[in-house]
Amino acid sequence: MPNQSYHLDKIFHALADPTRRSVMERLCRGPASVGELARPFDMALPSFLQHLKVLEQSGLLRSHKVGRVRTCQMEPQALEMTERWLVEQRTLWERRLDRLDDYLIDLINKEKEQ
Amino acid sequence: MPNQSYHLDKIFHALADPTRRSVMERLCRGPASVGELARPFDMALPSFLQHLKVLEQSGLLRSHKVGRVRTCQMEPQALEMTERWLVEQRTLWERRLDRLDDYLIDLINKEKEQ
DNA sequence: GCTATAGTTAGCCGTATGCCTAACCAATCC
DNA sequence: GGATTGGTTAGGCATACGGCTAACTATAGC
Repeated sequence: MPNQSYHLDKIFHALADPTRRSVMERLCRGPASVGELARPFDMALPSFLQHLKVLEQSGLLRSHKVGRVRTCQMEPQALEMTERWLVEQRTLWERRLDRLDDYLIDLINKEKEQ
Repeated sequence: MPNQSYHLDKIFHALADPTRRSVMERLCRGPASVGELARPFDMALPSFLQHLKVLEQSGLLRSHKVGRVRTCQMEPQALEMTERWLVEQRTLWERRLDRLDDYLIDLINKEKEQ
């Protein structure tokens, strides 16, 4: 059931690991092969591959294989969705603070009237 | 070692669960007690408490106890940090696309000159 | 065709996660 | 002060996660 929430689960989970975030940061600078991506990390290739799989299943990364080399690239749309959620939460919160503000101002004004 | 990256680990991990995101969504509408937060979920209280602990350790949630009731509220600053990371990634990506654009335009212009 | 290169699959292992129940404080309420 | 309410701790259990090695497949290069 790939609904919205499930998708966010995957994306946030994917980003909750420094190796995977690092890969995404690298991919911002352009596509790269698996080996190229793996090089900076002190980790066996199969372990690293699993990280790539997590990223790919979250939709943050796309890849295609040509010959024997698989090239990966970022899928920025997935980031956008996540960003939207975060911004929405913060906005709701701020709106609430505004309402609280209004409420308090109202209260103070009523105090004055008495 | 609570460095920047470690912090992001915690926050993204905290948000990678629908129950915890739901709690945050609720908290956008204002503070609430543990019991109040737990009510919508079909889950034993101790299980739910663990989710709250994860949120609190990530810095997304603050709480204080008065008498026997613990009140929780959102800490929007933690969200901001996460948002910054996401926006930065996307921005870098877009900047890259722009550079690629420039490069291609350049290439086309040189083609024309020949 | 043989060898080196780039990735992949299978399977193991310890720790973390997410759920539960049962038992336990500690304020309130009557 | 005894019962109720709101939350907490302890401990158990199944599954997921993140790492590893070893063995394998498939392309590229000579």
